[in-house]
Amino acid sequence: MKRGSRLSGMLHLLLHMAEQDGPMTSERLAKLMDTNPVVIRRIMAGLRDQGYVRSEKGHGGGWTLARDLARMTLRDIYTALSCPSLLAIGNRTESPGCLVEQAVNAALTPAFHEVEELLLSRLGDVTLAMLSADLHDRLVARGGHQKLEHVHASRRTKH
Amino acid sequence: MKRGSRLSGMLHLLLHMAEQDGPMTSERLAKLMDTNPVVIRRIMAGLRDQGYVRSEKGHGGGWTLARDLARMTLRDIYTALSCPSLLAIGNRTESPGCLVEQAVNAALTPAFHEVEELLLSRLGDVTLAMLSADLHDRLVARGGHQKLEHVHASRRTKH
DNA sequence: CTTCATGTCACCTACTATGTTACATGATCA
DNA sequence: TGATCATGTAACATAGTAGGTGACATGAAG
Repeated sequence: MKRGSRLSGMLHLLLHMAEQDGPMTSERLAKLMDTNPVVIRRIMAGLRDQGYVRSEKGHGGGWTLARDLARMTLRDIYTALSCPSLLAIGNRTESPGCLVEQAVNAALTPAFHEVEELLLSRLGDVTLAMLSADLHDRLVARGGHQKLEHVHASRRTKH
Repeated sequence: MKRGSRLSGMLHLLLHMAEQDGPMTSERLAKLMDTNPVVIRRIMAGLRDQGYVRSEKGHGGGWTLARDLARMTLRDIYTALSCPSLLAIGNRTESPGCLVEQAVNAALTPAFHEVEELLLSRLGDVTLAMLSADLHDRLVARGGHQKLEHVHASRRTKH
């Protein structure tokens, strides 16, 4: 999984967890993301520290949601993932001695901030409960009552 | 130079070029950015193709601005650099079969688009002429009539 | 015709995110 | 109590990629 799609991927996992009764193991989650269980644990650790999910060891263990979907926004999740920056571009130097570069930064920095704020704000407007509702609409629209289990073709077959 | 600071770095170079009479060689530009001349040529090539700068070979050759600063916006430069995306985050999959992922994408995609549009719009509002004016204000404010030549300490000394 | 500059290819290097292995810890169940 | 299953985590391996470097061709100016 590429770095930039952590938020997207994590939301994906959380919604799958919401559709399910018991805990989900790192292994099952890893298959959904086509990656390794250890990677899942690494990423989920951040969410657990923030109280969004819970993990349990031993038989019947795994990951469960620890908070109501209506009380989790996309922004919460993004923040818990602690990704460095929302923007792919930035200033070359933060405190340049060169006046030219100072002028460049002065033009760019406010725009960057404004844009980051907007995106965070948009993410803050959406709860996981809304996503879940949308998901159920889609399930109905598709007409089927299929379980979600088999929609993920496992692309990587490790011999 | 990190990938994300291409725009910032290029603006820096263009303003330095604007402050100067004749052409600037790739070597001089490279020193400003603390990098290699070949890297400069690679990056400048895009701008040349769009008609923003001109390059000349031979004695007295180098790079010159090919368009009035008032007719170059930061957006123009960004576009000419053809960086992949403005945002550091994105959807995990663009056309997912999984309904869960479709719901996630449906929530994220419009926000991403809106934010990208905002940033591009902000960049489009600023011309290099404005940056240059700001630079000259800063030069005056600093009181000195120093040339810009020596503000860049060359950090890398290749013995 | 020598020098200086770009144009470009090919390759090397460094960095970093991710994947993987290994082993410890703890919970559950027989 | 011991086997099993799960997470926790450290340590290492791998891969992908941006950037740096060297070499050489092209062309302009003196």
